[in-house]
Amino acid sequence: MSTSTQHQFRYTQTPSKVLHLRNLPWECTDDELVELCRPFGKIVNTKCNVGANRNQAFVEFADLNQAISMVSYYASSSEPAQVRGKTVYIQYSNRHEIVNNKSPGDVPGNVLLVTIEGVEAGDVSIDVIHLVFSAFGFVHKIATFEKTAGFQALIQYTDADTAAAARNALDGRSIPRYLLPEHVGACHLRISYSAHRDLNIKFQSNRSRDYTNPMLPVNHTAIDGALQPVVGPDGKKIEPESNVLLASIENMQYAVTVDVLHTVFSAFGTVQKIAIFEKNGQTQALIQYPVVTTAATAKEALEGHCIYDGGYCKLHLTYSRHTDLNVKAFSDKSRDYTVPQVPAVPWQNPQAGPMYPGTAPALQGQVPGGQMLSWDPAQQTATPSYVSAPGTYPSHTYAAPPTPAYPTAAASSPIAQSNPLVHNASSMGITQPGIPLNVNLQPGGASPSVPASSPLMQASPIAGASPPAHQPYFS
DNA sequence: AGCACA
Repeated sequence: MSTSTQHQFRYTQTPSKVLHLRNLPWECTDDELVELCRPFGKIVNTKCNVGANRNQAFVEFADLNQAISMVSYYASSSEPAQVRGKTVYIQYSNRHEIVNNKSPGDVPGNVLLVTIEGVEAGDVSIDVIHLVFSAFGFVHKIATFEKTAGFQALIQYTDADTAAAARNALDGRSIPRYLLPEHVGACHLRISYSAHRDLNIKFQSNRSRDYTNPMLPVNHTAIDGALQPVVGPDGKKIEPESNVLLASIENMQYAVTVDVLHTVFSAFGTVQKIAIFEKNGQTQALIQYPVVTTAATAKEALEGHCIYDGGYCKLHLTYSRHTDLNVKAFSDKSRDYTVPQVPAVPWQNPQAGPMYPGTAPALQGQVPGGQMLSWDPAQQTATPSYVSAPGTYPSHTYAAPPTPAYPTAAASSPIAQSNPLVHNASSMGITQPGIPLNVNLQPGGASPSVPASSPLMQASPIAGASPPAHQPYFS
């Protein structure tokens, strides 16, 4: 026969219902493979992206004759098999079935396994996850957990098609920044399929939800018992309040010292303790108030605002799981204002050295690094205009200004007494000439809520008064 | 352009 003589090579391999395809375009998809092969029969399995160049694949037909028909067709066809315009070479595979074709995560199902990279469990609330994945269909259930792979979530949809749509759209994408805490960087979603069909959600908790059963009991122990092991806004409303705030400081172009924080947070009540520390390369601070309500007021008022103009040192506030900080009474990273302290004795930072003039109030006077907080009461009282920005910050967002009740030196602190916040609840700005200290009114930083003509902006020490004062800290 | 270990 002419065919046997002309195409002997085609019969050097025993036919198999598994075909080996090569010279595929890079990272050819299952769909493209199926599209090419489906005309010849039912495809029961595929394996893409095989080989060093990931340009080979296997296709397994349900029936041997289907594979034969495909090989035969392209053996005599004037048009070669093509994917994306690239000629694909087809042979019988030397195996007769595709074994272990897919990792379990590649087997489609109605439940997605989502790995949220680059975040801690507390950074992405279950509500945010629900919001993101609800775009593709009704989310039945969500379970989140932490494994070695990181923070993961199981998302249950009605069917595999919905799950696939969500996977195709979101795999490799990121949760929008505006849904995440400020301190979170890039956060990529890695999505595969779970082998689960129906998640067994026992409680509505900060870690799991069953949206098909709103009556499911809320597991408070899961929240309270864990005492909120996470630092981020975990489930927004679910986050238990605390008298201790956790502040993440973003875009810290200028030093944020204990004193600076004390000034800012004292506007809402007595600050008992402060601790500054680094976590994941980010400066964070814990600020302890006597009571939850004060912390809540401060959190509400300061969240998203910047200590300095220009989007510098933006505060992101959550409730800490701590209720009573154990900090050194005096260090450059912590302060305990509840222990009796003698204002007359200047505190000297051994690291920064005694570089402040004697005119500085003892407790507030020094900032490590040499920056001075030189209080001038006359200036304070003479500069109320720029700290008042009516309308930009509703006064009703916090309660009646608390009276600072410092047990010791703080009671006479010029900050507390002259703090415009204490007297004028419409503003949170605290600006000192020469002192990089005003909480501007730009939640989110990017969208200015303060008009350019805002007196606050004009009065910003960054904007004009004394920019060099900040330079020693960095760069 | 020539066979897979997820």
